[in-house]
Amino acid sequence: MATGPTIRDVAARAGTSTAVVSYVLNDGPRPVAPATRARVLAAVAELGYRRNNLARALRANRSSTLGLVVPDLAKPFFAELTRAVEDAAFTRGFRLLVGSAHFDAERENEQLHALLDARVDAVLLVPSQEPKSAVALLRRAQIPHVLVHRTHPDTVCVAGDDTDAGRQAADHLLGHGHHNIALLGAGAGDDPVSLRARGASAALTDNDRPVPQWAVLGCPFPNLREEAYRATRTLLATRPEITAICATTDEHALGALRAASETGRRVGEDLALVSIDGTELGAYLAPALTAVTAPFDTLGADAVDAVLSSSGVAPAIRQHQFTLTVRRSCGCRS
Amino acid sequence: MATGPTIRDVAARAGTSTAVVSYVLNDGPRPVAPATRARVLAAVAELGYRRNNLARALRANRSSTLGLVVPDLAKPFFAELTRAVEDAAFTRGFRLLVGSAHFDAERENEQLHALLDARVDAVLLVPSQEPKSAVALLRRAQIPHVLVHRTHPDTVCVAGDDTDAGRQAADHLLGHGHHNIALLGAGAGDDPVSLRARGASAALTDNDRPVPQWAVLGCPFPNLREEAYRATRTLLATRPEITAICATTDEHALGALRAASETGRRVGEDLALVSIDGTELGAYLAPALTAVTAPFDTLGADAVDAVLSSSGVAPAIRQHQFTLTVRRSCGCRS
DNA sequence: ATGAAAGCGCTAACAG
DNA sequence: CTGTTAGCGCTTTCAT
Repeated sequence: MATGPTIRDVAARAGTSTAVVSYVLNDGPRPVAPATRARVLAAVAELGYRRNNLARALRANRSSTLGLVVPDLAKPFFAELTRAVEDAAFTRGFRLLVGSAHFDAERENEQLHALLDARVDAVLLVPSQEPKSAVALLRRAQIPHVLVHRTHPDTVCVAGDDTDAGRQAADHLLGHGHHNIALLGAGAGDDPVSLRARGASAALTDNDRPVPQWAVLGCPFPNLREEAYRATRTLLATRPEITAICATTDEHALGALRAASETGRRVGEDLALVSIDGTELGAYLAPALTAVTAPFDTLGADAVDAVLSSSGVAPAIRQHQFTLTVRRSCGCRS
Repeated sequence: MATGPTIRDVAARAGTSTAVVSYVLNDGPRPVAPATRARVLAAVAELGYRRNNLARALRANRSSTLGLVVPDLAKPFFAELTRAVEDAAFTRGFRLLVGSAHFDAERENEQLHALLDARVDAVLLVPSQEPKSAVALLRRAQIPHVLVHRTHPDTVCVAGDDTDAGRQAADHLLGHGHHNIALLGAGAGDDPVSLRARGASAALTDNDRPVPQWAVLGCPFPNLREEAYRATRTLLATRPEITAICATTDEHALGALRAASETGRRVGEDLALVSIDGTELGAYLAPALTAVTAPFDTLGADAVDAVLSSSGVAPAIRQHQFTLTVRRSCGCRS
């Protein structure tokens, strides 16, 4: 790969010094006479000069590159989040280095180290597991970072209001008059699925419709679809009184949809389904999925903004609201 | 961000020179005495030294970073391809910079320039449009590159055998005894959709089942799902003799599935559907999608391998085979 | 087998 | 307002 013209070549052609060229290129930190600036710009154009960002990064100790690690780049939720982050980064003049952790703590750790070694300016992490050790690593490295989607008390986090999302989902089902609602997803932790499940549970209980224990279905990561499918098959076979399902993620909903279809239940007709996530996928399922939708773009943008201004910011959860997207699976006839 | 210990610190602590430390760290290019090596390694461990890859990259003129630009990071097909590429890159010790082009030529161009400016070692491009100008740009920049998924005669390309994929899809439908098969997706270009459509068309014609012109539905990018949905609605309403649909991508299939569902046709029962792509999504649709599946991992791995060994390699299409994944939408009762 | 030193391309302090 | 110059941290020649 030919290295191309350097700032030196530009300076020579413009009959000035490298310092001035640098000032022009960066609009500072020193002023440059209009005439000189014009000559520099002309030289840049004529030579087709492009700055070597590696050198710039080394010198300035900032690379204009952000790092993002997600559990799985191909899962719709993370894919949409990644797109949002990339978009926000690009808009702000940053590049994005991505890594997939395969839902594996060890791999996540390696990805994080790869990013640190690459000297990214900041890292955004969508944790695959309980993020304690990852947060410790990031703190030790003294690198600006944010947790996205999943939180931890020791650092800055950008997340949806998962508890409220759970409530919204349950409330919608309640509004349809359902009495026997099952919950797909469960947990006692502070991960999104647990939070959503507890939020939904609370809404149900508040309305005198507490979910019996057998109707709360835990589905371990990362095989959400498959687990949800199995759980729903069993549920539908053993508990015919269930008329509605609240899925804590679109992945769960996908599994439930398949189970319902295979057992002859018509979702949107004799079985209501509301999901949480709201990935693009939902709009084209049959029936189209009613979902409590995460603000992907807002999450991505806020995560980038947070991490770029996070010099010494105190740990906090920057929380964003979900919005209900009504489609067909809940039984609404729009 | 504290910069941490440098190679100089390590050298000092090990009582040797920076050159030797470098030799140890890189296993070459010069040999180092076992005792010295041990001292260096000890110093590295004690100081928690981590090499500054920015400096290394500047000096060595290679960044161990690959760049990937795709039309849309969040679309399942590209998301799975991205995961495969990231995986292959990671395995080979490379980092991955990604960019989403939003199916826009201008944005694709900017993303490409961003990668060049970042001094990536090579770029992998999944073109959003006819790649002529992108290829020209890459050639001019003299940077190793591959086109993935879509081809161009002037450069190295890694792609599936789309024509054959079209044939496979059509053949499977033919095997089910269908006479009136519609084709979702069309085109005269050498993009995957056109190739698949023509492959399917050819298979049908070869078997004396040529598709009437009205049964070939063009669906312009990037709104494949929506376009396919509309086209299928119309088709189903006006041509009841159609008993099978061959979708050229899973996106098309998603739209068709929804249209079928809304008009009361039961896919897998009174309407057969075969798709091409085979994203993970298909397994959990209702009914599960029979699809001619792209070898995502192979494509990703081969693309990375190709671009890493592409010093002076002649333009060529490295073609990979699709495999049929039989599920329910075609009417098979497994 | 090892050390000293040059320099990758850039930015910014220092000196006019 | 502009030129000269010292490095950023690393790899690698050139000496020993």
